[in-house]
Parts: sequence; C-alpha cells; structure tokens
Amino acid sequence: MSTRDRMLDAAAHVMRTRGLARATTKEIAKAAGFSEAALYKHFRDKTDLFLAVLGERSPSALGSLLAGLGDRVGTGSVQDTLEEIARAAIAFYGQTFPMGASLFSDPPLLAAHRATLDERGAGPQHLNEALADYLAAERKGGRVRPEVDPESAAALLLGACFQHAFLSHFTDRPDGDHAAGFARALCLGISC
Amino acid sequence: MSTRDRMLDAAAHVMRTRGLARATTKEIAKAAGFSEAALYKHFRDKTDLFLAVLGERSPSALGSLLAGLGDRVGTGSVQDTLEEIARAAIAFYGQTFPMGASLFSDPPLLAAHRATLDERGAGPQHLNEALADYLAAERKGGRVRPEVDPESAAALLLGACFQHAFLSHFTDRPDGDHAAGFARALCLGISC
DNA sequence: TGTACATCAGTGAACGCGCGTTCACTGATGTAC
DNA sequence: TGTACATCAGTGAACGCGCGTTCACTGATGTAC
Repeated sequence: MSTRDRMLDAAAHVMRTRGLARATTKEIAKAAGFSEAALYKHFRDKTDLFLAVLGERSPSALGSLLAGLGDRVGTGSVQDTLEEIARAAIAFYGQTFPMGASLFSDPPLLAAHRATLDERGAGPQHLNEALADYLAAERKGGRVRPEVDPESAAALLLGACFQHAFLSHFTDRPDGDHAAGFARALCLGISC
Repeated sequence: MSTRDRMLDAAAHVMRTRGLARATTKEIAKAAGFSEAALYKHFRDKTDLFLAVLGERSPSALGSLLAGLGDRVGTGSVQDTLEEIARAAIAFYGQTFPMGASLFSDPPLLAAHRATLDERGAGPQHLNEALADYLAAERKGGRVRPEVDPESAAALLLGACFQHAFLSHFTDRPDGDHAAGFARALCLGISC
C-alpha cells in the first residue's frame, strides 16, 4: 500500500472519528505514521488532501447498485428491488452523512467538492434521478401503478433513508438490525 | 434590544453565512458591533455562545405546527394538512440544515447540543413522532387508510422534505417556488 | 569491482499567523450624605 | 447643591497556543563508468 493511500486512509479515519474540525495535519500525520512534512510531498495543501479523501474514499455501493438498475427492469419483484435499495441507501447514507454534513461548516470546501463532483457527473442528486428512472421504466412496463410519480416516489424513499441515517447519528443511536425493518416498512408505505 | 441579543443575532448570522469553521470570535464581535472582550461578559466561552445560538435562535415554526396538530384531528382535509406540513418542513429544514449539519464537524459540540435538546424534550426525532401521532389519530377516525403505517408515512414525508432541503443547499440551488409543487407531489405520493 | 554522483521519500525544527481568552483600564451612571 | 465613591458595560492590547506550512537536511537506493 502506497504512502499516499495510507495518508488518505488515515485522513478519512481522523475525519470520521474526530470530526472535520479536529482533523489537523498533526493528527492525520500521526495516524498515518509519517511526519506532517511528508503530507506535503503528496498533497499541495490540506484542502487538496481533504478533497482527495472525499473523492477517493467515499463508498460507492449505492451508486453502483442504482447504476445497474437499468438491466433489472422487468425482472424480479419491484418491491424486493426497492427493499434492497432502501437497505443499501440506509447503509450508504449512514457511512457518508457525518463527513458530508461536516462540509457545511466550511462553505469554500463544500463548493470545491461540489465542483469535483460536477466534473464527474456525480453527486447525491443523481441517486434520486437514477431511482426515478428505474421507477419510470417499471411504470411503463405496467409493474408500477400509473398514478405513481417516479420523482416523488424516489424522493420519498431515499429521503426517508437519508433522514433515518441523520437521526441515528444525531441521536447517537447506531442503527443495528432496525434498518432492515425500517426499509421494509418504507417500501410498503410507498406501495408502488 | 439587549447587547446579548445583538451578539446572538450576529453569531447566528456569521455561522449561517461564513460557516461554523469561520465563525470566529473576531468575526462575531465585529458583526455585533462590540469588542471581542465584550463577548466574554455575556458568555463563558465560545462554546457557550454557540449553544446559546442553537438553543435560542432556531426556528420553531414546524415544531409549533406539529404540536398543534392534536386539535386538528378530524377537521379539514388530511391531504391539505399534510401539504401544509410539507411546506413548513421544507422551509424549516432549509433554514436549519446548514447550521445543524455543521455540528457534525465538531462532535463534542454536537453532543453538548444534543444534551440541551434532551433536557427540554426537544430534537428532530420528535417532529417525526408528532406527525406519526397525528396520522395514527386520523387513521383511528377512518380518515387515513388502515394499511398506512403512521411511523413510515411520517418518515417518508418528513424525510423527503429533509433531503430536499439538503439537496437544494448541496447543489447550491435555492428552492424558490418549486417547494410548493414538491410538497404537493409528495403528499399525493404517500396517498394516505 | 569500486567509486562518485544523482535521485528521492521522508524528517526535525522552525516559521508566521490567527485563534480564543484575559487583563488592567475607561468612562458613564447611580447613590449616599 | 456638590462631592466622593461604587458599579458596571465595554475596550485595547496583550497573552499563549496550536495551526498549516516550509526549510535545510538525512540516508537509502539507483546509475555511470
């Protein structure tokens, strides 16, 4: 594993456990097992390091799942697929929420991150769009009731998972087995 | 208006516009029109000031609306009530999201804020509970379909509004008139 | 083979800066006699 | 009424500290002849 990778892992770890405000170069270097000076051999400055962490250490499981949804139109049960998505969404938002939320404490950093996401055509809004596309396709095939609005249904399902992740962090109650039941109940709730 | 109130307003303004990371005593004092030293005549330290802002300058419109819901059971149209709630939720989360999210950059501050909320029996999770209670009451009265799960429906509706607020900040697109249409579509989506 | 030099990842120590906080002080207002 | 003192909100200047960053350096490895 390269020095750079170890630094990224260490930075991600410190950002997650101590919070963005305490993610100092000293802490990160110590966690990585290098001197602070070494950080500057691999990253221009601290912002560059943070952006690299955000761009290279963010889980992509939910995005992959949603991206592959096009091939699953017409196969399996829509209800089961939605439940799978809900479970993945709860896990994904649960992992990414603290660091993502932290960005709001530093608007210029948030703007820089948004810019890199835009360049790649990525970002949280695309998850909702991908799910809406899937629902629209299934509706076209008659496997989702015609009165369902795909955008709204996607917003409801992913929004609930998103807020669920927020609440479990905010109230400091880790999620546990509760997530699966929550996912199932949500899907029954939107009853597509 | 008291000096303390002007300081709280100034701090809230700086926190919102510059972000928590740039909300320094110097910036806040300057915005309030006092010296930095004056801050310490009214607040023990910077954390004390932040907690006072969070506790005394957070909008409470949504909480009030939801708290008054008990009296509205059985009156008006449930669909209209939900739309009103959705609009209020989008506005509320839109106002509170950036500062609330910022707290995740400083876990000890988040924990302290959680503690004050718990003392008062307040906090974001109570909003969902209040809405779920309302839906349960209306279901009992036959004005909401029996197969609707109140908790899930509340999570779907408020979760979607919460994520909507997040996305409009994250993508840097202010919400505008779009919110009302979104609220309406959501309520049709959960179709209680 | 040995020798001289180039390269390069990483370091220890220092740098300047801006932060939160404190201190001795001022000047206005109130109060006692 | 004037005078002496107490109170108190607010200040300017300084404090120590930890931050991000840079610098001159080391020591290991590779390369040319």
